[in-house]
Amino acid sequence: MNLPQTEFPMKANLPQREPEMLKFWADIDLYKAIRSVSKGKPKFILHDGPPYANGDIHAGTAMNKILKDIIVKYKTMAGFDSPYVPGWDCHGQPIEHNVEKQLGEKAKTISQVDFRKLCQDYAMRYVDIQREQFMRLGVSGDWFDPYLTLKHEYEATNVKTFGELYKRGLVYKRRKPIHWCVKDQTALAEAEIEYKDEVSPSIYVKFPLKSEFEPVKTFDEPKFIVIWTTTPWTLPANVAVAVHPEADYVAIKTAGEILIFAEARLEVVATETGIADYEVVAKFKGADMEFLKCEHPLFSEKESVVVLADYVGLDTGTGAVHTAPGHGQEDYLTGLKYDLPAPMPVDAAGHFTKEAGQFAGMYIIKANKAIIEYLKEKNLLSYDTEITHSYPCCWRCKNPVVFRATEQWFISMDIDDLRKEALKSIADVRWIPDWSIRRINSMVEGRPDWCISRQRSWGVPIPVFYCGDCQEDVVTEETIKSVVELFMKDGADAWFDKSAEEILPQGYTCPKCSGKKFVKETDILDVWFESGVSHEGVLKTREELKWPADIYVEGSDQHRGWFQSSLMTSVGVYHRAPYDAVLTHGFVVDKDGRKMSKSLGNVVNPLDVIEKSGADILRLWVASSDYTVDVAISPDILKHVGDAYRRIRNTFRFMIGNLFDYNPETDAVAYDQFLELDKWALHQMTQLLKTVTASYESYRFHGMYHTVYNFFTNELSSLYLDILKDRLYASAAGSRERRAAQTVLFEMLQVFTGMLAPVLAFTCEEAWSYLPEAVRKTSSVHLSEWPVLNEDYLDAELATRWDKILKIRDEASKALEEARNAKLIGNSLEARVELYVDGATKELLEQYEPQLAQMFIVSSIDVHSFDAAPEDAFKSDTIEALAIKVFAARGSKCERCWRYEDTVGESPEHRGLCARCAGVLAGA
RNA sequence: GGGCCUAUAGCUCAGUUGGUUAGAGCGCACCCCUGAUAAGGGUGAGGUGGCUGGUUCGACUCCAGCUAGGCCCA
Repeated sequence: MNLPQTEFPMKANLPQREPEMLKFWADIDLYKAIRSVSKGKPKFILHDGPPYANGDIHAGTAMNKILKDIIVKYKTMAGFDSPYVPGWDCHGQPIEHNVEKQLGEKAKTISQVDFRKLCQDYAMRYVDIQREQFMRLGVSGDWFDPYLTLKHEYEATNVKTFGELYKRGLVYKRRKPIHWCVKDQTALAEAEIEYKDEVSPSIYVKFPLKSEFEPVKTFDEPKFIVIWTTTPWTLPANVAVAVHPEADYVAIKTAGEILIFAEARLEVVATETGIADYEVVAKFKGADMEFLKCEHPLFSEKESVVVLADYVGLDTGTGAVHTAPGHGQEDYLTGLKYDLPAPMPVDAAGHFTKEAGQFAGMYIIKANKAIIEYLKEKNLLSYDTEITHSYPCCWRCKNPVVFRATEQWFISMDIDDLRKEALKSIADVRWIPDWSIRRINSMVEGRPDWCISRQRSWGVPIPVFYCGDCQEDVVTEETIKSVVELFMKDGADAWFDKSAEEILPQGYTCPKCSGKKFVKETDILDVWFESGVSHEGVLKTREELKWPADIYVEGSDQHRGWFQSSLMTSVGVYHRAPYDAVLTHGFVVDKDGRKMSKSLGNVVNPLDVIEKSGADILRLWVASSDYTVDVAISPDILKHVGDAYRRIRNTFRFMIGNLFDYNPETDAVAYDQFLELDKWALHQMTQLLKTVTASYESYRFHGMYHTVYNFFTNELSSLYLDILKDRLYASAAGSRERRAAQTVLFEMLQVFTGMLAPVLAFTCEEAWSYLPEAVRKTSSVHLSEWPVLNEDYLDAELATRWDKILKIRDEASKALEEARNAKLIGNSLEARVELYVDGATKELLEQYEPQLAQMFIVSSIDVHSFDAAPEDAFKSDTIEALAIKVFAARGSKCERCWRYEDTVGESPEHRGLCARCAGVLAGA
């Protein structure tokens, strides 16, 4: 008997084995080895989007990197030189924030340069941590020479690109409101804001209507539009009153005046302002009021215009919203739409400036009272109380935060048609899945100008100088060049270290006024700008890469993020997208489709999965899921993946075990010497390889997974391999039929380890190492080439014939099951089967009659006419004119092959054996 | 509130341009085997196709609304 023998363990023990494999890859320097065998092949560049260097990886980042790795590994095997240079986003507010928290009180006294050093240490610490975690996933790449946004050359790239965009005229400066803490006198990011309950004034203010307004023109009484606000101190900056275009508004007549506000607020406003007697004298739409002019309630010489805005709500207030573009995000956007000024009468410390007239010098919160008093005096205040509401506060000092317009840098979307050009470039990119293009299109169409400045320390400075004399911005090719050179050499730190004169070329003078003194810009660039120039800083910079990239692969949130920032910087400078294709994936969610969160208790940590089950389980999970939508993960789902993994692993093990005595160089059997079933198997395998290759090519990995897995289950385990057992175990070791089976198994093992290597990176490597060394052309499966599709294995005619026979086999299984339930047989070898068929089917079966028993794994099969079928025979539901009758097998059980044979006992030397087995032993 | 997307058996997925009893594998149940053995084989039971309307001779497939969920805005 030739039973399988192998050291390939059934139990994967991936948590222990994978690290050994990683060590092996490190020992042979797999990444470099791949580069050297790929040299000269066409390039396929997947450009990595840089994760943020903060915290551990999570299921989302793990999935992202695994997807990328599957693509890169596939492309590499498929004949491309596909270097993968991972990157990290190292600057930005979260790191700065964390460092600041760690510093505590010391944060206030530390120098900017020292602070930046701490931020760098922080970022590098997490680069190290994440690098190790990503590598542990089996992702191969240039891990020890990644791109980092904090590297000198990379920092210089930002300056270079900024210079190009500036030169094209796309960069400009404008006021925009940002969160501002007047106590700490600093800008705050969204994440630095905490919401607390605060008590604020709640007032209705009457804006005297100056324009003639048709619906109320017959009335002589003074007319007012009534607004509601909880921040009286923002009134000095008022320039408009916003109303909802579709909402109904009313004019009411009361006590010698006409008041205008939303109909829906009539009762509440009347009650709160104590108006008992009134009459609705007119009704109209908000849209009717557009462009009406009001007198500014505080400064009678100024005007406030009525504008339309969809965000105006009717649940609170009056349906008429006080609008100060300098003090609010929505107000700001409305201001842009109507081209309104954005006065900012509040200084950095929260005091009114001269612009605020009689309130100049007052601290804004205290000014509330003065403003209310003033309004009362002018009889423009109709309600005055207090309200407790949730209000944004500074994370550091806990004081209320204000919106305050400050000068910011922008990239214009419409100067020189950047937006149009971007939209045109989008059309030239392949977006996967195809709805992705709709999303990016609508976002680019609708996005406002890109605000690229931040009032921060940890980042790349905006390379602008201001002339000390004429105050003009100075950005020229010369200044850009000097900053680029400086950053290349000393990094962006030098900006904070050196004076403007030290940075600029010696004797540099202002192009406008020839001034010699300069001041540096203190703002830094938005980190999205930084990552957005990676195509320049990485693709164009590194020799092994190319520009544009073949593909970018990120989560769908990057339509607003990296896909777009990369597009804009690329279109802005090179007039085309930096990628030929963009593939997006969904987010990782729990089994119910909910986002993972601590409070829901549904977080799956990839590091735990690796530790418990192994990275290949995670990789298989990624491959099994349809990433175009959100991807679910849960302990239960991972358990199912684990089950599937074991099936694949055991199939490998079975193949390996049965090849223990097979030497491909001497034992291989030629195709024409194969049994027909072997040819059928190779045909099926070849078809599978076609399908699988097509799936990889179209990035449909889950389709690939299901196809392969079904093949393992249906074609292999339950069919081909099951039938093969008799041949492998009982035939003479060197017999043609056994060697033929081994030849097929060997071929299959190579094909399957190859086609699954991009996914099961560790397990396929492990299985690969069990191939006979003589045929292993490469030390690692990841150095091998994509399995060759052998057209000679295709035989459609033979496949059709055998598919018919195998369908009958399925029916026989049902008949056997009935016999088993009737206790007639146990093992199918205990059965003798009679098939009753007609016509072409009969001819077919008769042609193969001697082989059928082996194919059906029973002891014997006879074919008869359908007419001869006994009454109680099994009748097929699916195949016409097919009846099957199962009997207990004749003869005795062969001790060796377990088949029931009349010939058992015939051989005097081997009393317990059938003729075949006796013959095998006699020959041995 | 807006844009894009998703909703088919317990799980992961298929379902060609609307057309006969909606498929696969896993899991589950039961059975067999004990020479892939913490394996392997067989049979079988599981679906109001998120919900509600509409178009149509006919819809899982088209349309509208709703619900739940995701990403991004506001």
